[in-house]
Amino acid sequence: MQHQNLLMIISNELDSLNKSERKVADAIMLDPEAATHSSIASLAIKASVSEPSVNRFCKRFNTAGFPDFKIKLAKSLVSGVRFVNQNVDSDDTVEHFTPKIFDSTINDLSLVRDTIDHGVVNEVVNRLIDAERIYFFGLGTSGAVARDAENKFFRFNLPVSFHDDVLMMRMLASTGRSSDVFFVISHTGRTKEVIEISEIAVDKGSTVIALTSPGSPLSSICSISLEVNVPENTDEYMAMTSRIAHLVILDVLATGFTLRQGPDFLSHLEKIKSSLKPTRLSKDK
Amino acid sequence: MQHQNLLMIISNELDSLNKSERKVADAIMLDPEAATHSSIASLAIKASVSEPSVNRFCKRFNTAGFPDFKIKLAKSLVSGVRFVNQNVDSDDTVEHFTPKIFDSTINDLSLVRDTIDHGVVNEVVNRLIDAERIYFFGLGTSGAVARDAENKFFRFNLPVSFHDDVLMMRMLASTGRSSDVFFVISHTGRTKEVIEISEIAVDKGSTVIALTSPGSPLSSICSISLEVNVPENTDEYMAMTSRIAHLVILDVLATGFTLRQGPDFLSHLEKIKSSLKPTRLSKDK
DNA sequence: TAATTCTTGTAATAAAACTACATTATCAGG
DNA sequence: CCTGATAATGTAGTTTTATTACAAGAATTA
Repeated sequence: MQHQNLLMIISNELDSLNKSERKVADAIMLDPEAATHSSIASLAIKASVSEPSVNRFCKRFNTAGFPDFKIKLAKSLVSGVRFVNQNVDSDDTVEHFTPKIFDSTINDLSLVRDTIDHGVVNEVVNRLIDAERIYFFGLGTSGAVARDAENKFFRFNLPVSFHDDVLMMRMLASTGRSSDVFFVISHTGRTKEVIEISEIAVDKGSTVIALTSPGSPLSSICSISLEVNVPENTDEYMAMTSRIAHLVILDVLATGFTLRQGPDFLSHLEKIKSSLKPTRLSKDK
Repeated sequence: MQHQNLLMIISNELDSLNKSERKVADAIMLDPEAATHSSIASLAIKASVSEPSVNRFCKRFNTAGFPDFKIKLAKSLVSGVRFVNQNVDSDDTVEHFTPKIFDSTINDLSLVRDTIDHGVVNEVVNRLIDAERIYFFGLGTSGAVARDAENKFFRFNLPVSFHDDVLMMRMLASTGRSSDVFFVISHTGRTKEVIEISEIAVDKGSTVIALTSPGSPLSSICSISLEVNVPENTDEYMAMTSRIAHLVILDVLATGFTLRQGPDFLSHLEKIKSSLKPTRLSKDK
């Protein structure tokens, strides 16, 4: 994690600084944003120290020099403002909370992007390609994700369905064949029904792929687990962003699927696309 | 547009640049991180232009000069948004296309964040609060979005339903009352059935809110239109990201709704949350 | 094709950052 | 409470970096 915030590091080590270093630190803390725009000379004056003291201060914090320090400081300001203090407040207006919600979603997506296991993704794509049938299972919010997945994978010339009814799921799981893939989506990975149904499918010899949180019960019992690391939501106003991450991962899987089929597969996709044309008003109307 | 990402601005204005400016842009885009660490001289060499050309490039993008440019560039790199000129190639492996898909989604989300009309969002929240009933309509992919919306708004102690069956939609629209809100989701805003149904609802005096693309037929006939600006997808391998933006906007609307209800409403949400507890395995298991 | 405007580079200047070294402060042991 | 050692800080000079003014060249238009 190279993303440790420089401003935090400085404030943590405040006590272990000597006099002039401390003066520099204070001057920066007073207005970090201004510090990123000032020269070493002006900051030295502001802190009442010499220029080399500022320079030494920078090097003390593992930066190449003052310019590099400013860049890292600037970066830490962005993450500080955007991600650390990004909870929705009860007196926020639309102008305030709208970017907060977008930013928090974006933040979670980039986290998932950086932590997802490519090996597992690859393996899941392989299993999907080998599948003779794919069932997408999900309840509640994950039901909407499963539905979206059905819509996406349906285009692939493959028997695909989604289910959000636990009785249907149970029946399908118990009559599953080894060539069937059950793709189970669950944010928590702790919903009892879903776990039980997945166990049944595994017992019957079907492939069960889970899209869920790391270390969950569901994750441990299925054939392959695509673990998605989205931080728990502490803010009651904030929405659940894991479902968005799940959707993007399904996009990734669909892309992997398409690529593996080779270029002639694209014409099939084009056919499906154009089948919808008559339902739409033309562009120039 | 206060926090439009510098890197995005550059990539948007790529076409309007002259030759040497373009060379500089390309050199930066190739490795923005490296650009933040290089001197004006080394970047000039990398771009095969003179140093003043680099300087002029910086000023063109409303920065004080090269150092200021580097700071702003560094900031734009942090926000989780990466520059994505990268379409999925047919010979991409999982390692390649996974971040591409995430980045392109993130990119689109930040575009929507910066272009969404807060006034309209506010007005939509008002209408939703005044509603006695809310119907979410959507077909295909937007059906999954509508389903997610139902799940979210259901928690608000309000008669809410989602529909993806055009006959049901038609019947509901024609029996709609003025206190009913029809929330119609459509990526294209050109699906004939959806437009017809919306027209019926408008004629009956109901409020019709559309979540769709700017300037579409649907947008022009409904009561209020939440226009979402997501660039058209030219890459056949790339997924449709508008639905993700739609989901986030529904999160925004739900948040606005919750905030407007005041703090005592949170206990109601807590009640719903805890009602699901018995369906889950406990954490320590 | 000549005049105009827009681009781009050269060279000089200014600004900023860094380094070596000198000075001053701090502190431990006598 | 000295005195020598060590650490902290500053001065001044050097190097690097960025900017500016201006001129040459390319593109454009009448």
